[in-house]
Amino acid sequence: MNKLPEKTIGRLSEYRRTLLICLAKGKTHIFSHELANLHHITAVQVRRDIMLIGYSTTLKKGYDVKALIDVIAQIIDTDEGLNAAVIGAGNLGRAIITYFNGKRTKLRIAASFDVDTEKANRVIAGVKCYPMTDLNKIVKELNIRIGIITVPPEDAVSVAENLVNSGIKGILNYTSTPLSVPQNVYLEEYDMITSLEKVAYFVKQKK
Amino acid sequence: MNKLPEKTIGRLSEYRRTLLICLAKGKTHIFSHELANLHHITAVQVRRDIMLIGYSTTLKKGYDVKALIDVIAQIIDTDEGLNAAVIGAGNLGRAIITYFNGKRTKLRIAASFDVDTEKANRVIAGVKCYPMTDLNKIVKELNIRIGIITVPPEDAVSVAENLVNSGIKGILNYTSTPLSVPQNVYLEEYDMITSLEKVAYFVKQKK
DNA sequence: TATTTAATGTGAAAATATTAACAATGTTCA
DNA sequence: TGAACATTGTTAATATTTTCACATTAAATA
Ligand SMILES: NC(=O)c1ccc[n+]([C@@H]2O[C@H](COP(=O)([O-])OP(=O)(O)OC[C@H]3O[C@@H](n4cnc5c(N)ncnc54)[C@H](O)[C@@H]3O)[C@@H](O)[C@H]2O)c1
Ligand SMILES: NC(=O)c1ccc[n+]([C@@H]2O[C@H](COP(=O)([O-])OP(=O)(O)OC[C@H]3O[C@@H](n4cnc5c(N)ncnc54)[C@H](O)[C@@H]3O)[C@@H](O)[C@H]2O)c1
Repeated sequence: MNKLPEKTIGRLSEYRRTLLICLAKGKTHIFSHELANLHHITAVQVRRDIMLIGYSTTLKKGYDVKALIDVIAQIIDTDEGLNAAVIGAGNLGRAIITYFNGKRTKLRIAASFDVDTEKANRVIAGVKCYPMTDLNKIVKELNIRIGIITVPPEDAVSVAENLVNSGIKGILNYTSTPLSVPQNVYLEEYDMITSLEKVAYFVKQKK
Repeated sequence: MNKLPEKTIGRLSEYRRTLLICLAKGKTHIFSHELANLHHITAVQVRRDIMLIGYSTTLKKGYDVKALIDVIAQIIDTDEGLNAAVIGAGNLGRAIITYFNGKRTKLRIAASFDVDTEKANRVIAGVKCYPMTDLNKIVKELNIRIGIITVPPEDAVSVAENLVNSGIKGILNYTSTPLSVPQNVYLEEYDMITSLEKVAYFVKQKK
């Protein structure tokens, strides 16, 4: 199970989201083609992904929802769980904290940080916001491993440096500023404009 | 130029973002390896993408930033431009509107919609917010082609239906509810949790 | 000017990712 | 029960994406 394709990881996360919804609805089993339809991919793709993670069922009533969730958790989660922090408690930062809160048991947004003294030392969207000057201290105290950057674009580079120096191992960058980090830090970047432009391109093609 | 790989489209959008920053800084030419480094990919990849869109330069001083921006615009943009609307003017909706405003000339967030009567008929983040009951009328009036869904997850399905019925051709779904749309509508979905879980997985691997 | 250097463009190879095809086998129901 | 059916797991084929390797040529330099 050592070398899963990056794409598969992304899909596993998506499957789990769907499976958790099924679980909440009391659905105990799900067919590969059901999962496939919900994710707009083929059933073979789903079966292959599931094969890769080593889960299988002898049943012909589909996969056991609960069991599959557990196997995916084995892949993605760590036993102790991981703590993340949001840097920049503005509109987007708050939306992310609110959204995320309580969604996963092994992944927590444990703190936020902001330079704005109005925000620092308050609880924002249910999570304590610390002043940026406390970054190193709090990252160590709360064992924060992942930083989510939602500061203005011009501050992204310096914030990323601070995060790396504080010992963080993964960064999720939502600003439009491209970042660079050392080899031993994993970086993921997302820009809504790219998503929207993809939609625009395909809308144009369909016309 | 009819069949560009989907991946290339995403990268072209990203290149343009970087090129616009270069332009603003007064940088007139850029090497393939510079673009590559900024985007954490190889220079060959950049050259191949640029080859695919039919741009080339005889110069050995890199690509002409302005010219390349124009070629990418030819691919992604339409002459008249496209209008989008945000459905659900909450935290995320507002963050998106604020972020997007004025970033692109051919892609505009022309309206937002909300059921909350407090929000409807006000200007939120610089864009007028309409009541949901006006959806059909305004979509036609303002020629809105793309809908960005940022309502609570339980409302996503019905909102998507309304959007499709109103004649929209592309949907960008930010809720955690998987949607289904007719063939002639392009759907893009994004869930932050998946991004964060990818980071978590790779942080775990590196340990 | 002649030589060296460094950049692009691209065919071919390699690597990744997806899909087709089908054997194996529970499940359904006549 | 047993034939028909449906679903999984997986190998092989296909398709897509990325990278290699290098010919070509502008630019820099001696
Ligand atoms: N990727 C996307 O899809 C997307 C979408 C929307 C917004 N954005 C980007 O996300 C970022 C945040 O957007 P927003 O609308 O929340 O902005 P905002 O202005 O509401 O919030 C930014 C916050 O960062 C704080 N801040 C400023 N400098 C800081 C620093 N050096 N260290 C710590 N905190 C600092 C501010 O006090 C503020 O609270 C922006 O860069 C925006 O462009 C990205
Ligand atoms: N994909 C992601 O990365 C991501 C991140 C954060 C939040 N989210 C999701 O985005 C959505 C919005 O999050 P938020 O924090 O902005 O929530 P929010 O509660 O602040 O905003 C939701 C808005 O939608 C409005 N609304 C409710 N029902 C509606 C309907 N039927 N039609 C039109 N408008 C309606 C509400 O009045 C409110 O203004 C949620 O589904 C949330 O889970 C996704």
